[in-house]
Amino acid sequence: MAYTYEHPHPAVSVDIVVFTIAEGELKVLLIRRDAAPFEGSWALPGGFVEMNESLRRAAWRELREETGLNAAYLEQLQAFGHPDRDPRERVITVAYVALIPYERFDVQAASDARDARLFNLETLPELAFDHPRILRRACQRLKEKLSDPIIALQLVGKSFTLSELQRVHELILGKPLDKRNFRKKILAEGLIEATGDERRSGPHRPARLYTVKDPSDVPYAPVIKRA
Amino acid sequence: MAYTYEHPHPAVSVDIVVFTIAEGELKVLLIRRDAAPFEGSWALPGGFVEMNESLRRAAWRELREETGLNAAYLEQLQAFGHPDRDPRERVITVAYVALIPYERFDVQAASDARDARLFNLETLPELAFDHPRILRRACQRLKEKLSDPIIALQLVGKSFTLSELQRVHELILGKPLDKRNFRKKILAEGLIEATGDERRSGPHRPARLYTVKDPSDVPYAPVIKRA
DNA sequence: TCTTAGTCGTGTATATAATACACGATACTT
DNA sequence: AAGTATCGTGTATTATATACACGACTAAGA
Repeated sequence: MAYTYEHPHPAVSVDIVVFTIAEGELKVLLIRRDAAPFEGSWALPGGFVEMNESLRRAAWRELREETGLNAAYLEQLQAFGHPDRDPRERVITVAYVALIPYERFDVQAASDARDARLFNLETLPELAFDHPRILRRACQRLKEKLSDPIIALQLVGKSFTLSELQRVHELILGKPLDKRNFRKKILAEGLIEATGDERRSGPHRPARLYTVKDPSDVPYAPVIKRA
Repeated sequence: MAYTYEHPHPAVSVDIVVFTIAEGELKVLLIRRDAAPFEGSWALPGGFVEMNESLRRAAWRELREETGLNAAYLEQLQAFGHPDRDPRERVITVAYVALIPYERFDVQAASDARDARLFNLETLPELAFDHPRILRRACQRLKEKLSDPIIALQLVGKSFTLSELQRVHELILGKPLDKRNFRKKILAEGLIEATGDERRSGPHRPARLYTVKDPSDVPYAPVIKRA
């Protein structure tokens, strides 16, 4: 089937920068391309927008199809449209940032679809297209938005220690934070509370567990309306 | 001439939200549509992206073509792509925000191309497409970015009084600011300096004029590379 | 059972930034 | 000379951000 237009139309795709915290590091999800161009190299998950779906929904669908992941937090980053960013034809892509806590990171489903892997930001492979640029912007945006407390909460599990949460902030900012000041600020926000349980993880005093007070503040389920 | 693709492609357009300060008010530039759909109603200036130009350049070109204006400050807002936002066909639009000081606002050129007018944000006409939504987001973004001092500086002339600059902030924020605190903060930023001249405008003490210290901080000329 | 190692949890003092607030100075008009 | 309208200025208070150290608690091993 062929589609004909009076004027030339670019193709429109979405690409998703998926961040998660694994092995105590901030990681990004990449998939290995199984077709030209850039066959065999790594790329952000993504694909073409279908004609009857919104951009956001396309991002959500592509992420699910390519990796099996269900993104609760999915925010538009920006559109990238340099004329030669794809060697095949003119492709304008709308980039999204997704945040997924590692405990909801179903690697089974991810590896099922394609060769998908989490990469440390310091040891990235060669990336296809202008994906290095998109990824840099995504990291920048993540930093800028960190003042919104729900960002970091999206990257920890349902219950977490304050040290874990602090580590998330430190990884995103790329610098260490003071423990007492961090706790003072986070607790002053009033979004989280101690569960009463503790986590023990070594030859030292156990850490108190915290959780989000009002789950509607930090949705863990995707908020996507049916098309 | 017809263009054929194997898969359906959406059209891609750019729309520009042009802000300026005129008559002591924050205004947005709209043009009257001279063709269907929404013929006769008002809309954001914009048009389709050509195949060999970047999104940013398309925004710059369309603004120039439709209004004769040369945007120095032109920032991508976000992409809007709901499937039914255009009744003709699927059109994904990338919205930009432009800031143009009124002294560079060449109304001659603007009215030349089409019926173009500045509107107060409180007295808007009916807008075409999803332009009300785009405009709301643009206002929101403008507020968020106001902490960057160059935003307000883009909306005053080459030389300006501190009261003028304060008024720009007040219009964007929609609330009055304290004069002394405002001056303290602005001058602490170190971006502007008194020219030595004064502006006299009524039966009262004249105001000192200020100007940007380093013009490269606040470019008044468009920074667009040739394609 | 005692020592050791390692993270957990906590408070105070200081510096910086944001806010609240009032009045004399100056130019023009009448 | 009096009236009026904006211009320009400083201090006190509050809130926020930063700097900084040590006892509490658990597990492991001697």
